Amino acid sequence: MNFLQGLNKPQHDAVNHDEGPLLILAGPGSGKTRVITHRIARLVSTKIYSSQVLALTFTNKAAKEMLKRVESLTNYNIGWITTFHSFCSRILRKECTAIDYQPDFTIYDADDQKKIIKQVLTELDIDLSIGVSKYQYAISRYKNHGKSSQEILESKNYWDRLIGKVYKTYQETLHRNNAFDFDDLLLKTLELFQKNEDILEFYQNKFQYILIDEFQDTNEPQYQIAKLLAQEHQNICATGDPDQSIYSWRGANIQNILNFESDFPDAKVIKLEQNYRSTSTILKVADSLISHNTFRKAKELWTENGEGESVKIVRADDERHEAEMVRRKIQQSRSDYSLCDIVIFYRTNAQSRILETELVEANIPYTIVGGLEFYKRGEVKDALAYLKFMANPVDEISLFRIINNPPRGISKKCLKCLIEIARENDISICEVLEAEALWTRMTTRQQNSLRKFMGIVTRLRGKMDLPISQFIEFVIEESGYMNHVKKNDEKKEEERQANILELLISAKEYEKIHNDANLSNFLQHISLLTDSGKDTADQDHVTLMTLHAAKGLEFPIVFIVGVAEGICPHSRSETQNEIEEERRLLFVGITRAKKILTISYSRISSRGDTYGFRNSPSRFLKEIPLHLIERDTQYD
DNA sequence: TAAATGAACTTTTTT
DNA sequence: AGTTCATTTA
Repeated sequence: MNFLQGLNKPQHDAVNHDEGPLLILAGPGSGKTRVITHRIARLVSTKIYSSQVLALTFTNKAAKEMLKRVESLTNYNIGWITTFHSFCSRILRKECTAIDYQPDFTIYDADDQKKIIKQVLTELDIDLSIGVSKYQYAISRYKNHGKSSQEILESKNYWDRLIGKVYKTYQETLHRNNAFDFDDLLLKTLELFQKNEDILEFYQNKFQYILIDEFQDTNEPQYQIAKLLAQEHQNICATGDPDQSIYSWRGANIQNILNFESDFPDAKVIKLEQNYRSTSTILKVADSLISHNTFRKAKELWTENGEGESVKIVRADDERHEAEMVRRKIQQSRSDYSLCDIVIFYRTNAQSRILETELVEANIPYTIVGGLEFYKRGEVKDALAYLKFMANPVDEISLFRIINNPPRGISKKCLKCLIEIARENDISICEVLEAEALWTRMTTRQQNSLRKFMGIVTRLRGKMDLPISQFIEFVIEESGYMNHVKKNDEKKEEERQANILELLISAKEYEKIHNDANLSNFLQHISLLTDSGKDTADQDHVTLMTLHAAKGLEFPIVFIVGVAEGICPHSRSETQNEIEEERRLLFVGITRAKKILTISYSRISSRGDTYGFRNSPSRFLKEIPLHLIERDTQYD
């Protein structure tokens, strides 16, 4: 098969580029994914083994899409097309003993993170009235910039030193729990490579070609990892668009893409500027908006596509009407388009609710990408906590979650006592639980309760070599958790049971797809998953998502709702840089549209607790030339 | 000790 | 506004 067929000149050059660093600056809709997938396909079918190529993306969705497309081009099984985080997780799973972790580590999410920080603050006797999340946020920020606690501790500023102290203890706690948080996955992988030359060399040799998507969104640790891996052979291909940089709040550094040429002096730079996606009207709207950004490399965006319809701007009376307007327009377009062609974007997850209600009432099926997820539901987390504790017995967060759930008469006092004994003997809580001889200071009642719990643990451990789905079934029955859920017979009971059942189903799915399915792998998979888990692709549906989730996608019909001051740009954006990022965000949203774009806002909204909050249109709307748009005032 | 009620808290965006 | 947290009550 010829992978160069049907490509324009720059696309052709990019796919055909052989050795050495390559930077692809790709405007929206310029066929970037096509170029990357064809390039990978060309490499694996002519030059290298499919295991020698590493393609890194930021979202699971992007990875999945890329994988699908490459595999349909080549029939090769490409093992290393993944997100940065899951790549790191896989490396750590293999190599983490070199940095003193155990391969069955747990990955902590934001909730777990918060619990630990709270624990740490109490331990260090620090006032937590200013909010645990302030610390959480600050620590994550430092991590995203690749700063260690040591560096922060040396800071001149008192607050920073305080953070440094918390940060340090927090890391120690994670280590004791044999756990990583999301940021650690990157940082510890980097540390691993930096400290172990042999391991680094192995992977440098293994991955002959490295491709990184959305390069403008790499943060410091990610950039360092990529640089280290590519150092030897220099076959690094970065793709991205500075105008679509929307993750600076999590440490993404736009400089990484701007500095690429100086970091890799021999880099070839290819610009993809022809847009194949949108009508020329939509593209012009996008272009006139983004040209208001001052910190920016000018770029030519053009298309041969026709003008199409003008862009609609709708002012609705309130959010209810706005949702109604969207619903009506969806119903109108049903004759020409299927629901899958339609997407609704919003700035914040909270905005989805009112749209959902409207769609439910109108009987229009929809799916939400991201948002409040399945795996964050309490009962699912409980069930997973049992599994995590089984896989990683020093995971105290999971242990605390399950030890008295369902209630087994293990009180807080008893837990405190356990922790004390563990710390005094410098062993894990699990080890205390396993050594009854250490329980001397407990009451008989407490001892009995603990014994009962350990009985369950032993029985569960006996079944650990069952296939995961059967093991999960056994765990939720044997632990009494399922009974507990059943007993709480409220309205929620059914839903909870259904959720647990759903978890079972996803385990079965996982077994089917992966032949190396074991408990740790499954848990890792789940922890890094962000999209809702189940595929509802079989049904025709409208899609809802945040603007952040929109990147890399395209839809014939796009709605962007809530484009008002305070929402987009968001009220928390103050500096010029932040405003420009908000503008890029809207730019990303607009450029997803192929045919029809409707941007809307409402004059009155019910933000927070005050209904009747007055909105004015987003300043960005004034930046769009009038002749490209059509105002629709019928919903006033 | 476990359920029930009342208080407090919240970050916009993601892995 | 909706959940999580702490305190009270049975």
